[in-house]
Formats: sequence, C-alpha cells, structure tokens
Amino acid sequence: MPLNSPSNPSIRSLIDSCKTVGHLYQFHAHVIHKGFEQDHFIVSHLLTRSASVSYALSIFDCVFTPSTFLYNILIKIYSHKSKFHDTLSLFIRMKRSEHAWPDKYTYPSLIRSCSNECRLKEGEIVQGSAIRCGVSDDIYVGSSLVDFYGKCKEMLSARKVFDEMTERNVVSWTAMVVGYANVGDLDNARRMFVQMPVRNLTTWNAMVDGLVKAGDLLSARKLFDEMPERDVVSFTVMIDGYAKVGDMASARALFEKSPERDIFAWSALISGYAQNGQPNEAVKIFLEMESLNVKPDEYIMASLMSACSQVGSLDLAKWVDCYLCQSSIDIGQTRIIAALIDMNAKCGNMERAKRLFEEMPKRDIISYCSMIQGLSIHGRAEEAVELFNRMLNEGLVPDEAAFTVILTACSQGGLVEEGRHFFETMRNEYSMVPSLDHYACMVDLLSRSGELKAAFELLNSMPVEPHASAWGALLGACKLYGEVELGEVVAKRLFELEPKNSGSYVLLSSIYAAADQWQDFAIVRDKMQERGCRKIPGRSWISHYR
DNA sequence: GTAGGGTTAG
Repeated sequence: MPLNSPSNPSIRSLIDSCKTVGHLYQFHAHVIHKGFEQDHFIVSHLLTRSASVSYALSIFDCVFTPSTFLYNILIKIYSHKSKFHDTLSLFIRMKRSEHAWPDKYTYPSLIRSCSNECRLKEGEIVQGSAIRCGVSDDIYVGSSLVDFYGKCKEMLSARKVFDEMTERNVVSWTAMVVGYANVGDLDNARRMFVQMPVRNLTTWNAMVDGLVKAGDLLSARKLFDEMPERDVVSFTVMIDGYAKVGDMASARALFEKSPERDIFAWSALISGYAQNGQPNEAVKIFLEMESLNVKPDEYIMASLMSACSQVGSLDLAKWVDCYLCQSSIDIGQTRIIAALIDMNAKCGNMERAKRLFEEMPKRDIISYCSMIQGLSIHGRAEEAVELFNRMLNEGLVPDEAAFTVILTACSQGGLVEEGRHFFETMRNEYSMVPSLDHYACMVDLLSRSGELKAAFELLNSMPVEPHASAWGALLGACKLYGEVELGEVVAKRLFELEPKNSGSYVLLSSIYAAADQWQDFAIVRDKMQERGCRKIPGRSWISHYR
C-alpha cells in the first residue's frame, strides 16, 4: 500500500476504498506500522469510517494529544450510538484536556445526546456551557437546542431559543414544527409550517407525520398529495399511518406506488398486516422482501414472529426461529426474546419456549404471560396456574393483561376455584378494578362449569354494562345445561343489545327445542325472520360457546 | 490547508 506522505490527499480515497470493516482494520494496522497513528488527518478519516463505537474509541486512544477536531468527531459518533453518560464523560475528558477545547462544533452533538434521552436538566446545563463558550449564537447550536426542548416537550423554552436566534434556516423552523407536532399542538405546527420562508422535503415529511400521529389521516393524505416531491420517508409515514388505523388496503396501495422501498417501508407494511389480523399476508410480504435480498432487522423479525403466533403453525415457527438464529440480529435483546418465547409458546413448541424463558437473565411480566398463555392454549391450565404463582413469588406485580391471561387459562381449563381466587386477588390484593374482559372471563368460567346462577349474578353486579359476548357465553351454557328459564332472561338482554345477531335467536330456539317447547321455538324463529337476521353458518361468535 | 456540528419514518 503506497503510504509515504501521511497527509497525502489520496489518503481519503484509500480509506474510502476499504469496503469492509476488515479492510479498515488492515489499513489501521498498516497506519500504525508506518508510525502514522498520530496523524490527525488520517485518524479523522478512520474515525468517520469506523462502524462501531468501541472501534472508534480504540483508534482515538492511539492518539497522544487528540485535538478539538478529533474530539468533535468522536463525540458525534457517541451522540448517535451511545448512552448519554458516555458522551458526557467524553465531553468532560475534552474539557480537562490541554490540547482541546469545546467549540461551536462540539455542542450540537452533545445537545443531541441529551435529546435522545430527554435529559432536560443536563441539556440546560449544556446550554449554559455553550453560552459561556460564546457559541450560543451559532445557528447549529440554536437549532439543536430548539430540537432538544421540543423533544423534551418544553415548547415554551424551544420557542424562547428560536425567537432569540440571530439567524434561522429551514432546519431551525423544521425543528419547531416537529416540536409542536410532538406535543400534539397541531395548530402551532401548521402555523409554523405555513409561516416559514423555505420548506424542504424533511419539513413536509415532518408535517405529514405530525398529522398522522394526531390521527388526522385525511389531512395528512391531503398534504401528502400536495407535496412538491416525495421520498421513501413520505411514503412510509403515510403507509404507517394507514396501517395504524387498520386501513391495510390504502397502506398496500401506497406501498405499491412508492418508487423506493427501504427497510422502514417493508417494516410498516409487515407490522401493519401482523397487527391487523392478517398474519398470512405479513408472512407473504416478508418472503417477498427476503427474495429481493433485503435483510430484515429486529423490528421486522418481531412483527414476523407476532404474525406466526397468530397463524399458530409449528413448521413456520421453526423456520423463523432458525432464520433468526442464523441472521446477524442480536437475539439477546429483550424485545426479540419476548417475541421468540411468545411465538414458540403459541405454536406449540413449549420446550423451546421454556428453554428461552429459563435462560433469560431476568424474567419480566411479558415473558411470563407469553409462557402462561402458551400453556393455557395447549390445555395445560394447572401448569399455567403454577407459573402464575411463581411469578407472584418472584415479586413481579401483575398488570391487567396478566390477570386476563390467567383468568382465561382457568376458564379454558375449568379451574373454577383458582379462577375465583385470582379474581378476588386482583380486586383485594392489587386493588384493581376488573375490566369487561376480566368479568367476561369469570362469566365464561362459571358458565362452563355449570354455575349459571353465579354467572348471572356476576353479570348483574357489574358496575358497567357487560359486552354482549359475556351474555352470549352464559346463553351458550344455558343451552348446554338445559336452563330454559334463565336462558329466556339472558336471551332477552341479548336481543336488546344486539337485535340483529342471529346467534342469540338460534341459541334460544335450540334451548326450546331441547326442552320440547316447539311453540316457543316457532315464536323465536318468527321473531328472527321478522327482524331480518339470518343465520350465518360458521361465522357467528356463538360458535365459540357451542 | 486537509478533517468536525443541527431537522423527518418503527
């Protein structure tokens, strides 16, 4: 490698020709071998090309007297990839150094690392430091501060910085738009958007995203259509918006129209399908993406696993599990482990789920619930109860969802006493107000085990109106246990709640039929026709309650 | 003299 003069301008192209991190390592070794590791020009290029924070630090630490330039480059790398504390330590090290002093280039990165974690107090101190350094009038410093206060939802402070800026550009204005949109103040966001002298693509995207996040899809789409130009971000923002409200047809249409598809766009569509009950479609899109050699990231894999959980296919789950383990994605992340456990548990691979679960350094409520639900789905209610108790013994505080999971498990396994116990525990020990779902579980549990009177009393004691499916569960049980009188009362409530639902009429009529009350049978069937509802075979929710 | 900073999507 020709490297005679350390400050040779061709050094940049030499470093740029390092295609992989491995090449860069080789080049770095060469630099050290030649004794050029003190050359700031070479080191700055190496730093900007280094892929990881730790590697950047190792290059940096070879330099005896790092300059302000080098500190600034490293602080920027830290502000993008590291925790606030590491960035701050670097800043303190810089201030103590005799060869470097913070300047106007230092602060934007430092402020950014405060914004990343919404460190309001620390950011204010950094702002004071910038003022003492005499760099607070810099447009980059000002814009970073506007963004920082916006991210911390302190729009009065953001406004103050913005108003006091001696010079503003499209970035400063956009930061204000983003800030207002973030706190839900769409009026002011729009006002800034209209007032600003120049708007760029980022500004438009930010405004569209603000409207999407506020749930105003119509205005967002209107603005999207008015955009002078659109990039993949513009499309992704809208696709995501449609996916969030469940309008997958519009999301798909825009996805097809998007001229470019990056990982965010694929992710928006896949997670949209996964979250809106179309898991097969999610898997299809994933395979399409994969065939185009786009490498999925952990967000996409989490969506895919959620889709698999819904499909419940063991083969598919095994394939995804293998795919994930062979990929470069770090499967140590809580989010990934949780999704893996959930998928394996729901698809019936309890051994794999259990191993993942037990190997976790610390188990949280989410992973416990995945395991409990998996056991419950596969008819292992007693084990589910055991696991729930283990969770309590570990000192974890169950939330509403956890109680829904355990009550469902008890209901499906016919564990009446345990179900009652957990229902009471929830109310008394954790002073939680049972939700409609919790009541519905209990009604279902009591109904299935033949305690129809208790179920009826529970329904009537509810502080809020139960949803129809809870009454439906009881009506189904009335049929099962031949309870004509109670069935009549319950059916009457259901007719009021859902006059068009044929299921209740069908159930009541078959209760009469089973009791040989054919006259009543005919009356109900007539009433059903009169009200214009038809029996839709196999589609009614009642089929769940047989 | 080379090299360094701020705004958008999960």
